[in-house]
Amino acid sequence: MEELDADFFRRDPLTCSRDLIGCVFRWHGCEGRIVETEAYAEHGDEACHTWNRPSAREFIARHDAGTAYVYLNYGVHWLFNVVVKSAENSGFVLFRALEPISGLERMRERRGDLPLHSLCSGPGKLTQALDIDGSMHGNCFLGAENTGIRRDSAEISLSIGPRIGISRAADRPWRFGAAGSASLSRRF
DNA sequence: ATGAAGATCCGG
DNA sequence: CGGATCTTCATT
Repeated sequence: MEELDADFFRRDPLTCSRDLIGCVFRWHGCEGRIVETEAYAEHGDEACHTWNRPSAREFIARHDAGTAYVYLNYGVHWLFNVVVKSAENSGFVLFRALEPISGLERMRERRGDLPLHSLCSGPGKLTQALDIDGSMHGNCFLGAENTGIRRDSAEISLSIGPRIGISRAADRPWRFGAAGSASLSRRF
């Protein structure tokens, strides 16, 4: 199927987040279908890091669309985002959940001997399962030998709802998911 | 220097 | 429901 390139991420954060649902993310021998994402907008979004972090604005300015933005949350969990850049609005897509497809053994080595749908059903869980950490921050991972994202023909019906775990701008329906997937971080 | 808040997860 | 544990930023 079709491999995503940087142009895919040269659209607004909502469009990118929505269109990623159903795509397949591959990372060093592991693959998972993207079943949950959230959009964060550089401008006008109080929940986005750019709202109160100069370093986040700087990061967008200095990196191309499609670059990985990885940071540690609560001093515990790495969260994986992709930079989005467009004329309307730039920002990030947060990867919140995957449905594991291959590399399950490696995921279980890192996550423990868990059921399939518990391996990547949350933003911190999926980075642990794939062994993603801060060393990937700033990487262009699209279309590489061991990493990338491809479209897939699987039919997905979309769920949309408010973002999770934030206090500001919590009402915006900027969370996207594959309806009914057992690998969601939470039900819609 | 110091403190507070934060896009989470797990166990009790 | 609370604690773990660290980065970023603002304030002293």
